[in-house]
Amino acid sequence: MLDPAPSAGSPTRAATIEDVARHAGVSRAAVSKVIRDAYGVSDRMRERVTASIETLGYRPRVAARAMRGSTSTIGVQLPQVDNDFFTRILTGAVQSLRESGYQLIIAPMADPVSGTAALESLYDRQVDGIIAVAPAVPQAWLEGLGQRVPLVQVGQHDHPRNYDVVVGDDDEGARLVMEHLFAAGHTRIAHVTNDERVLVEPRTDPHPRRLRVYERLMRERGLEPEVIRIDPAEHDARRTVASLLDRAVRPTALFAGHDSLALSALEVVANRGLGSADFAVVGYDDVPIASHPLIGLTTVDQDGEQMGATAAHLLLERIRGRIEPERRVFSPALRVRATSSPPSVAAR
Amino acid sequence: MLDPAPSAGSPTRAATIEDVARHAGVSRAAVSKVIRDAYGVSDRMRERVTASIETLGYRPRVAARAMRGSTSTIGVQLPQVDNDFFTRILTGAVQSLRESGYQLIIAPMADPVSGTAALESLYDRQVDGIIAVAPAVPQAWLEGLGQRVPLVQVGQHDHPRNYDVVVGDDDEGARLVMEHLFAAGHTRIAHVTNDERVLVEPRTDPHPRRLRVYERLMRERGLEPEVIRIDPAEHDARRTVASLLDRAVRPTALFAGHDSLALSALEVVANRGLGSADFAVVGYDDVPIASHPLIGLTTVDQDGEQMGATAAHLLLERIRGRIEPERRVFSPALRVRATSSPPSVAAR
DNA sequence: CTGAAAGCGCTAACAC
DNA sequence: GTGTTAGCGCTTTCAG
Repeated sequence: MLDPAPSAGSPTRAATIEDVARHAGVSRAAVSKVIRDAYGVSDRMRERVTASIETLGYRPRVAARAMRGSTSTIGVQLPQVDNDFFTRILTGAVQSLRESGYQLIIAPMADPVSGTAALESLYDRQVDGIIAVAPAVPQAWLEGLGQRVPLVQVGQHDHPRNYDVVVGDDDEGARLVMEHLFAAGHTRIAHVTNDERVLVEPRTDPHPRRLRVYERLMRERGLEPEVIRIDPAEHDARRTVASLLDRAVRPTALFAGHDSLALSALEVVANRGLGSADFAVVGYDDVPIASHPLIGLTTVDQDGEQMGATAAHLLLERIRGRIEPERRVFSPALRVRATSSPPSVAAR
Repeated sequence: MLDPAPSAGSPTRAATIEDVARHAGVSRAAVSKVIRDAYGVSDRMRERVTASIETLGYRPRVAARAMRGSTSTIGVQLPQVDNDFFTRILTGAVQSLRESGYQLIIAPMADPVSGTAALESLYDRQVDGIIAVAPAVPQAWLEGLGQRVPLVQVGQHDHPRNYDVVVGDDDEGARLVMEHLFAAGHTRIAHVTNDERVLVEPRTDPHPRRLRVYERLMRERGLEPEVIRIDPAEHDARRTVASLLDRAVRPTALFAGHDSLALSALEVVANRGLGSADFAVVGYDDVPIASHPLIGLTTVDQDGEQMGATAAHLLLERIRGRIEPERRVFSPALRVRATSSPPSVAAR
């Protein structure tokens, strides 16, 4: 496959199936059958053709194949490549597709805020199916896409008709966090979350859900919610968290909408020489570094790998013809670590 | 673009350029010109065609275009999606290509050890150019690929004829690390690195280079090198590092071949209740988490984003016709942080 | 079991 | 300015 040097020197245009056929002295159809392992080729012919393919360094063009049938490729749309939770999902999908015969290609969202471009690009490439991770597009638009190509959406609380959904139970996750903090004796608990203005579909996004559970549970205990919103574009949650610590009466705990925010918060806390007894921090997602003993971030494990693997699995079913939408809701698990101590007596 | 619902109900096969032409009452060529913004279309015609495209939800197939000319896409091959240094490179490339008119697709290596598959898959898709990040393939094979498609390789110390190279100065980086440790008074310094058996091209790989500098500088000072190799497949550097700490006479410092190994080492150290005065750790790459105050990993910054951006830039040049190979060597910078204290008197 | 030929959707000459 | 047409490389009937 793709031999070191073609006939060295000339800028030889790449070999086509025609070239192989001529070289092997057979018809194009015969070659096609050999490479697709189709029915009806004699052993002798297979050998000859294989040899010619080898010497000519022939590789079938995906584009030409796409014009007749399928591309044997699955596309994954990823909001950010440098987010370790999305990476967990991707890893699960990659592993699950390894033996499937499908090639995986990833289209990164160039613009993390609005994002039809990456999905359109996959569609235009005629991938056989698409896994959309936390897509920032209106649900109606996704329905349209799902009508045209097998589609699985990961991360949003949709109830779609034309695609499948893999999502974590964010209500449950948020509840686990809050009850853990309440049980530890915290009452002044703040919540940092994404700025709602940047959300395309606030109703299905996981972060507003976590927020709402937070607010409800606080109020149920007669406590005043304290919500801080971060504009993801500005990229620096630290200043905002810092301002929280400057308050006259500051919170004793922070429930961060995702681990990246939690890590930023820990940064501020550490830089001030404070510890978890002064200011507890709980995240969401359980990114790999959270379990590092130097970090020890208490957080909610969504099992991203399993979500990715499930998405891949559902997509294959859909490609094979399933039409009815499926929903898989993952139960989260709280990972209690060092950053969520009870408040110190002084802080309380 | 890609409207919510096509003519709802029927499983309408997607519109083609032919359909648009018919709907607008013009020729296929006219439509083609409009969508490519080509010369020679009247305003009135452009309007009509645009309207038809809109109502039919027409999108040009990349595959069909590929059969005539280019695909306007650039492919990136990534060894692992969950490696934060590769992610830095990718981020740089994504940003740099944002306005270029090229779509980016990423092919993850399914098999992290040997890896022609991802590159072949990109080639088969007729991408207009390829960025190969730390490819695990023989150099001769890459030369072959470079003869067929514009190619930039990131991370290996090649001296190629048919592609460009973007690489860090690993000799310099390793020297910075060692002199820093020597200056701090360390003499028993160990080195963890990847198992050489898994390397396809040990001569061009950065890790053996770092290793060799380590060995040379140790010997120059009359010190005995102590090298530990990790099989990346086994994925667990911790046990190996732990065994190092169990020695009767244990090292006071560890130079880790990359940050992931360094973080594993810090895990072991922390779990034993040891600190940097007992066992200093220095990494390589400066992954984002290294600068977190709770980690404070001393490491070598390779400026992955800049490397990725440069790779993208060189690739565009090559796509535009440059033939002579270019090499860009990046000077690394040591980021001194908390994990590299001098040895305590007791440990010394 | 093998070969000839039609056609997938698009672009680029070229003719009008 | 606009339309006609010849392929690009492949798969897939359909005859032989």
